[in-house]
Amino acid sequence: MGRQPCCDKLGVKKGPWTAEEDKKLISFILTNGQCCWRAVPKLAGLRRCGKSCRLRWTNYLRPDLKRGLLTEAEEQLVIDLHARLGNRWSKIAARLPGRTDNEIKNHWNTHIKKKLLKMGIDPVTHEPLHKENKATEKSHGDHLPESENHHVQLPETSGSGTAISEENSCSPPENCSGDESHLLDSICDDFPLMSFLLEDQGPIVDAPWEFPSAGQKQTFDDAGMTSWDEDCGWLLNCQDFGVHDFGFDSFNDRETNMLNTIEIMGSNKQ
DNA sequence: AACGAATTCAACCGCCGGACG
DNA sequence: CCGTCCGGCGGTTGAATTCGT
Repeated sequence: MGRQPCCDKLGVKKGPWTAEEDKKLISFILTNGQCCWRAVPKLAGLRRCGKSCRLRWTNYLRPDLKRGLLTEAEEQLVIDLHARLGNRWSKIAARLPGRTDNEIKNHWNTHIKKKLLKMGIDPVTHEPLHKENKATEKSHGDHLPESENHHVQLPETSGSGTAISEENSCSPPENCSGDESHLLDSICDDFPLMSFLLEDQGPIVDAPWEFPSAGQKQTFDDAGMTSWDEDCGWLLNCQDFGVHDFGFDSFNDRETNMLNTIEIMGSNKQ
């Protein structure tokens, strides 16, 4: 009858990932690359659903992820893109290097939505709220494909005069024009990850790993771990594998520098 | 200091669409 | 053309954390 579950529910673990699981997943992907997520749990020795593995990797473990809150420029870009694309978070995320759709979605729901409401802007339609009230349920209830009723409201920044289509919405930043490319430039200039790292706020792979940042040494022993060096070895080895080996062909010099920085940090931690 | 409320965000769920036999 | 499989997406949930009283 119903659709088969994506994976055998029996014996499949759910909930937060442990450092040990992360480690297994990372070392598997670094060794074998991203392929056939369904088979990953079995091959990596994880009692997880393949979907869960993919999600964990793309949303949290990928070495090219930025951490921390979105910058002002990024936030502005998200608002702009949302106005034209609607809740197509993956499309929006594709325009924000190092950010995931989940992260942007969460940020939208927790921060940007409120911000816009405070400013008197409807976060759904991007119209002023009082105007929205006049139109009442016209746009609510079943608000049309978002891109259709959004792009007309905003000044076109893409030059073409048409909304971003599915097909071209994933284009790399270089293809952006006008304000967007400007915004992306400023995002790149900001490069929050670097400042994040340099501020000594701990490693890029934070929380679940429970690395011993200053004053938090206890968790490692508890988890049966050994040291920063040992557990971050995988990350430091990224360059040994070569980013192309695990699907980060889009790495550019900046990201390579990032990995170098991580390596330096790794050695500094010793 | 203690408690409840509010907020945040990692993770899950179910659906959709493309690829493939 | 049809059915199945799989990856990806967007919406939602709930545990953990923060904030206010």
